[in-house]
Amino acid sequence: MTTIANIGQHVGQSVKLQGWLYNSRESGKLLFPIFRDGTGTIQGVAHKAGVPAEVFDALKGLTQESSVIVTGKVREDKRAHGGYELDVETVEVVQRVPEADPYPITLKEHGTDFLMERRHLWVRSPRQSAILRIRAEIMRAAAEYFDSNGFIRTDPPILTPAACEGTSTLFPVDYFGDEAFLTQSGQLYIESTALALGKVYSFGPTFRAEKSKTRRHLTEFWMIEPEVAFMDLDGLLELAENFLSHIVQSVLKNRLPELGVIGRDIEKLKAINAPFPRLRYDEACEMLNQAHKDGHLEAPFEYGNDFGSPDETWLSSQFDRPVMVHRYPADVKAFYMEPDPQDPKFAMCVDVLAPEGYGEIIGGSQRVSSYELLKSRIEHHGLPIDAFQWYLDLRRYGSVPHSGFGMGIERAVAWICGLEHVRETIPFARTLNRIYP
RNA sequence: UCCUGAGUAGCUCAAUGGCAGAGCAUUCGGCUGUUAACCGAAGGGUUGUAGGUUCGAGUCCUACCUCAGGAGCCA
Repeated sequence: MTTIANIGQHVGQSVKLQGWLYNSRESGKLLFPIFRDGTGTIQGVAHKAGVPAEVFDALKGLTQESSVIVTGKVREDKRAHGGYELDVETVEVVQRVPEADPYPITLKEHGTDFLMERRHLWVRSPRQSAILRIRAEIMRAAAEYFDSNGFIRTDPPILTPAACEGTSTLFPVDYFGDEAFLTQSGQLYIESTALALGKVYSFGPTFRAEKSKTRRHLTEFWMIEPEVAFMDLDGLLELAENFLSHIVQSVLKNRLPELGVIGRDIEKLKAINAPFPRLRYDEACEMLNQAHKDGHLEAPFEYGNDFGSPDETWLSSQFDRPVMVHRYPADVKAFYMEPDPQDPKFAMCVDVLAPEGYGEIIGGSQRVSSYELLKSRIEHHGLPIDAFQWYLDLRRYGSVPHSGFGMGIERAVAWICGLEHVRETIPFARTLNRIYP
C-alpha cells in the first residue's frame, strides 16, 4: 500500500491506494476521479477504451466521499496539481455514498454554522487536514524542545479541588458528592514538580467557563507550561523566545506542503528567530498613547490598566516577530507573581504577543518565593487560605526563585497558520454555544 | 452580562410592501484533458418561532429562539 504523499517515489510503477473519492470530473468517455487518502490528493484518469468496462462503470457517477481501493500506474504530468496522475487500472468501491443522501460538504462555500455542525466531516477537507497536521507538528516540536533541553514532563490533574487563580470562571463537576472543578491551569501543580525535578513542563487540556465569544477563545484548550526552579524573569524571556523560534522553524522544515495548502505567507514565518523585541509595560504604554494620538486606536490608554484586546492587537502588529511585554503593574496581575525588586509596583511577568495582530499567545512570570508575601497576597485577594496550604508549603520548605509560562496551543496554531479563528485549530472546538459534535 | 449583525430550496445567496428566484448539490441527457470542468433539462419552499400593522408582509412593528462578530476576561 502506497500513500499519495510519497507517490513521487513510484513513477512508472503500479501502486495501490486506499482512500476516498474527493471529487470527480467527467468528460464523456474520459473520467477524472480525484482521490484523497489523508496524506494528499491525486487525480486519476480513466479512458473508456483503456480500462475494463466494470472499472469505468464503477467510477462513472461515483459519489463524493465514497471509500475506494484503487490501483493504477503513477505518471508525472505537468497538467496535474500535485505533479502526478494515476492511470486507473482497478477500483474496489468499499462503500458507495448513496445518491439519495449525498455527502453534505461540497466543494462550494459553506457557512460557519453549517460546517461546525458537521465538524466530524469537515476535518476531511484538504485545508482542515493541513491545519491539523500543522497543529500536530507544533505540539511535537514544543514537546521536543523541552524534552531535548532537560525538562521532565509532569502533567497536573485535570480534576482539581479549588481555583488555581480564583479569577476565571470554572467548570464545576460533582466529585462523589463534593464539588470539584476542571483545571484552568496546571501552573500551581508544576511549581511543585519543578521544585522536585528542577525543570518540568506539562501539556494538556484546560477549561475555562468564560462567556467569551471571540475568534481567540475556546472553553476547552490545550496549554503547554514549562516551570523552572532557580530561573528568573530574564531567563524566562530567553526560554520563551528560543522555544517559539524552535516551533516555527520546525513547522517550516516539516510542514511546508501543508503551509502551501492553506496559503500561509512563508516569509513572515521565516523571520521568527530569537531574539525577540522586549518592551517594558511603560514603553508599551507610550506606544499606545502615541497610537491613539495618531488615530490608530479609538480609546485612549489609561496607564495602570491591563491592555485590552485592541491594544494587544495594535502592539503586536508593530513587530515582525513576537514582542515580549514585561513588568506590568502588579495590581492588574495574578497574586502569585513576584514583585520587581527595583520597584515593587511592577510584577516580574511577561506577555508574549504574536505578530500580525494575533495578540497574546504566552503569559508567564517569576513566582513569589517568599512565604510571608504569598500568604498576604492570598489573603488580600480573598482566596481560601486552607486550599492553598499545600502551595504555601512550597515556600516553607526550600523555597527558591522560579519561573514559568503557559502557551495556548490553539492561539499559536492560529498565528502560525494565519487563521481567522481558533475554532479551526483543534479537531473539535468547544465554544460558548457549541458542544456538538 | 452588554453591544452589533444575520436567519429565504440540501448549500451559498437574490427578491421598491404587490406572481418565491439564481448558482452549486441531486436526477436524466451530452461531451476523449477536465482543474470548485462545461452544456441542456427536471424535481426541490410552512421565508427561524409566535403575535401584530396592512386590501396585501420574505420585506414594517413587538417578543422569543438560533447563529455570527465584538466588549469585558483571558492563553
